[in-house]
Amino acid sequence: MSDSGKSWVKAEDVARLAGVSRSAVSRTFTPGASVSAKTRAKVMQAAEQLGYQVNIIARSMNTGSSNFIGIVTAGFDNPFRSKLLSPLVHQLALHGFMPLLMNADDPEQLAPSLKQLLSYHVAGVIITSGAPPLSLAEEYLARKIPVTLINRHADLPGCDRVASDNQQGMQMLVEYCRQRGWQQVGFIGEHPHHFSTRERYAALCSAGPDLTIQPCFIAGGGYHAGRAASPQLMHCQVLLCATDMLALGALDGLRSAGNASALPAVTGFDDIPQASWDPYHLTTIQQDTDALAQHAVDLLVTRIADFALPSRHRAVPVKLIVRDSA
Amino acid sequence: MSDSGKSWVKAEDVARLAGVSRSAVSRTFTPGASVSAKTRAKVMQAAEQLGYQVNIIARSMNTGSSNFIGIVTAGFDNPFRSKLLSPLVHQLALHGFMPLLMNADDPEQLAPSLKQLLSYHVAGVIITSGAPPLSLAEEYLARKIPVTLINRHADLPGCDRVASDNQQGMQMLVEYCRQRGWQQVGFIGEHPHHFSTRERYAALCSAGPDLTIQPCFIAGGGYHAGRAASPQLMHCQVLLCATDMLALGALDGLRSAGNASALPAVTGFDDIPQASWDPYHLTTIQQDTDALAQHAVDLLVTRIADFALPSRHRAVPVKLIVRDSA
DNA sequence: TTGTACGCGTTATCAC
DNA sequence: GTGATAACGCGTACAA
Repeated sequence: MSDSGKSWVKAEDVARLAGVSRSAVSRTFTPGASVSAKTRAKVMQAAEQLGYQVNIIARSMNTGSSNFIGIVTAGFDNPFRSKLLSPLVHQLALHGFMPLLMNADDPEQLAPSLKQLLSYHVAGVIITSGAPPLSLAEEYLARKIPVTLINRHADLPGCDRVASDNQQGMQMLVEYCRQRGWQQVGFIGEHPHHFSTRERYAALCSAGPDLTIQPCFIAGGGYHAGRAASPQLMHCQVLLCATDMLALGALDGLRSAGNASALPAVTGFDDIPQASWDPYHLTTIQQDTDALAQHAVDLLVTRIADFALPSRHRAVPVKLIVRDSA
Repeated sequence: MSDSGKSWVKAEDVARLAGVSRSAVSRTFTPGASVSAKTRAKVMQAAEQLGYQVNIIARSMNTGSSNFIGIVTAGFDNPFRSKLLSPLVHQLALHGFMPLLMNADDPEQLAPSLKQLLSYHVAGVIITSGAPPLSLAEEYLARKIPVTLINRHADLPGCDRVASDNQQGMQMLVEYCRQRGWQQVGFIGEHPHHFSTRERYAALCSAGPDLTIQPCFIAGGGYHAGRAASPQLMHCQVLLCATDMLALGALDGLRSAGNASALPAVTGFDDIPQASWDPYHLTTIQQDTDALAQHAVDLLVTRIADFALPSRHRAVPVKLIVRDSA
């Protein structure tokens, strides 16, 4: 890609300056190597002086492994996913991995992009997007590249996943509804093939068999979807929304359509920053993004060490955040 | 990092199956090479059959260049920055570059992280964060690694930058204020050393010398900062905020502190998705994130081709979005 | 512990 | 147009 650039400091340069062999330099920068303290000191000083950095590209090539991790995600406009990105990158860095970012927004371009990821010999892949076809994950698994899914379902052997405990979250909400004496509940979700929607709806149904549940599935899953959906459920006592974005839209939809005195209560799921803003004060279920990220990376790291591990699933506990919206 | 894995399909395998030499395979996958149509066909078919992908790591090592681009950013919780990430990744992909994501949230860990980026022999770096010290950019430039800044100031020779036209945006707002007959204007910004705050404030001052401007700088720059700041400017006719996040908080701060009948108008800057939500309907200046990303990548690509280029700066036009908040 | 020699997968160079 | 061969920078057996 680039041309000129040139003149990187290499191990040989350091070796010459330090008066040692090139392998001594290599060993100094290899975690589990045996170098005398004296040699190491000489090398380190020379390296410092020259500003030497190990060329990870070259290292990767001869070890046959890389420390690249593909992060494939979609919809950075979704605050929850953005929120997840930070701890994910942080955790990966802690383990010495470098994230390669793949945007899955454009389904057309997704397949070739994921293929391309193979060119980089990624050590693993984290999929955090709701939509992309799972068949692509199989492609990685077939090549023994570990795949970890976040808030996503999969039956693929050798594929790990971590998700917030939707069951627990919905149970908390149902319990809360019972305390308030609400029986007529509406549910707003994205298309049922969407993982979080499907799982949360199922959890709601199983947790509240005594409730009258009216579901409403609406395409898009964002603020505007929620806003358009809620007026249809005006008669409910409470609206349980699959995500905060839907819930915030739902609140605004209700306000614009009904008279303020008798609006349904509204709850969300995620606890994005906007949920706590004045106009909303959304009662919601908080996902622990730090824990999600930590588990995701841990699952990935352990499977990189041993690909033959059985599929694992971890459910991350959630927390009920009671605010004014319900 | 990983161990077992192994068994990648390499050029030699393809060559053997296709009955040609390794070089033929290499040429087939090298854009500007000369291969006969017949050979190319044989190679392509064999490659397809084996699922061969060029090993970019090895290619990078040989050519001495990489197609990695470091994206260093901070605060994914800022919707504007998240919004910028999508087109950025997209544009890079269009040029065959792979983004390495660096989180600059933790200033302690930033320096070592950026150093580490050198290990990957990145072809260039895009800095989109407001805060990180510019001295780090110098480190890259010293090694002839192109650096492009987005919405950030810099005097470094050889460093390109692209930014929304803050001057134009503020002029539009001032003009709008004049039409409305507002003379008492408040300004809410982050700390003055923050680029967008400083530049937008300066633009405001120079565009509206006839106005009475009362600035208020408040740490943090998010929703809560704006919310805390606005009540102090209750007496103004309009509050010009340096960012949408500040503006949304400011609106809520005003509402909670004053009587609804006589609140100042409020404007923002960015046009994040939340600005159009019902409770806000924020009048704001829209940044063209697609254009910002496109220019940033273009600047980077051209400088990668020729590092000796003079420093360039591009201002991206903005657009006034009039809603109800002003 | 240290240095030498070789291989990782690819592209560039050079004969053919 | 095609095929051998030499790099690219580094890790690591192997011998010293």
